[in-house]
Amino acid sequence: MDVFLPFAEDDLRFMQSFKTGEMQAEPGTQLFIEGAKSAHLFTVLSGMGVRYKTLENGRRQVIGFVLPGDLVGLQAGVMGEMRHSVEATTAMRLCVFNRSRLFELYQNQPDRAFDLTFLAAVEEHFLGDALTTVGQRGAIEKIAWSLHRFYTRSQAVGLAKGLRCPLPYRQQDLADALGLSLVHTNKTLRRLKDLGLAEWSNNVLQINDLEGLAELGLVEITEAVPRPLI
Amino acid sequence: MDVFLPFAEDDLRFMQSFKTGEMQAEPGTQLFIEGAKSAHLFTVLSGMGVRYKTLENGRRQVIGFVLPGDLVGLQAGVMGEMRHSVEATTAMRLCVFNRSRLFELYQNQPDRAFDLTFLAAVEEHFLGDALTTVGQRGAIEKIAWSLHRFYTRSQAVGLAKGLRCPLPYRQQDLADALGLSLVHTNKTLRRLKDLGLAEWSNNVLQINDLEGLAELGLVEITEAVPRPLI
DNA sequence: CGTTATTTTGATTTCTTTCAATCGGTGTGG
DNA sequence: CCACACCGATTGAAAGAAATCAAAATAACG
Repeated sequence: MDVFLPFAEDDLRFMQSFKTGEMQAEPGTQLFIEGAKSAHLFTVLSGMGVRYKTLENGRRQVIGFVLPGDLVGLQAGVMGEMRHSVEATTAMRLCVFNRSRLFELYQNQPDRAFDLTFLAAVEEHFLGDALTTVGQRGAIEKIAWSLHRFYTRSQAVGLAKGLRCPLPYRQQDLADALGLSLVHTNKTLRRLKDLGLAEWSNNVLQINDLEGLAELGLVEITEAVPRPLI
Repeated sequence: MDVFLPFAEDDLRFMQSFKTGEMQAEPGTQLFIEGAKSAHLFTVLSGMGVRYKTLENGRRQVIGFVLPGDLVGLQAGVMGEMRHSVEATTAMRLCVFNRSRLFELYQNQPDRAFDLTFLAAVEEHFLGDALTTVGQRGAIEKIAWSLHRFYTRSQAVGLAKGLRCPLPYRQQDLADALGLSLVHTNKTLRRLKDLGLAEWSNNVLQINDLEGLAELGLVEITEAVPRPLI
């Protein structure tokens, strides 16, 4: 299911020149590798992925899940290189932009430039939320929070159908995102299912009690963050 | 100890008009309150603070420590409101900017605007690191990592004297930053001291073995991030 | 259908938190 | 100068949460 991006008419010509092309990524493809320089940034048209960091001791922290509409690689765009990796979980279709043109954009499209900063700020906000969850919530709260959040995001980009949305990750991915062990994640997931709150199988997340999930996950009542413009 | 900001000659006039004034904040002052709108952004000239989020259940996650040279409030600047609070820990001297002028800056100073995005990206990178630490490292690694990082940052802004630097926080603040209990933080700090790695008392951090600290904290060998330009 | 990857369980160990006090400074008022 | 209140640091003991270990059950796949 594709997402259509709200380009303003005026910007279309410039953006099209900024856009280098489209790209297809198969599952498992490394879009970015931590520490590597990259000449491109991407906007996700369809498919899903993960951002993550790897530690010297082999452990992995999933920084976030990548959904359609997301911009990936801004860090590489402005800092020269990525400080985390990004991998395609499912097949993905990407809109490719040229890093070298980024500064042009700042000179010719101040409002687009502003949008980029905005996106970075939103990303920062999301990371703050994640940090808070990982740092301060217990296992069941973490899982509840993450499922609630994922469903809400899916809904925002039109991927949810009723109370169901695709969730094409492995439990290990969720565990690595929340700082839990696989086993404990599994058991907690089961507990959530037994409580009649949510159920995840066959890459599909089924919400049974959104209210209860939000309550358990101590989800903040946050008005929807405006959609990214690029 | 003040930090001098590297304004380019050319930009001086504009930046000065952008700058609204200076401000003094006493310890305990709330610079920003989560969810509140704000008309200003600040650059820290001197003093230290904390960024944090508060949960419904009363727990607190410290998102980061604010040092001289830092820009705070960018989120409010571009998103309209802050998603976390910022509090002065010591007395602080701040350079105040006007939020309403922010968009002007994007139109007249593309390179300054780029710097802002850059800063946001750096912030995102730091948060990713913190998330990784909180999610994947054990207590002693967390503490080692955080002390190492704090010392390194202090050094970068010229606050360190030899192997010592000011660390005017409470153990509770560190605990809340790392997702540990106060008690455990205390015990772990002691362990670190017994290992001859680092010692923290009277608001001063004394590093005894930077190497060992880095090793234990699994600190990545990351080249210094270029200093912010604003 | 055999092989591999992911999910699920149970038992056990390790790490953290919680609870309950004590200790040490600091500031105040007498 | 001392009694008293207060706050942060420190300890010990006990309870609790999550990780690790080991293995079985399922699902996915060529």
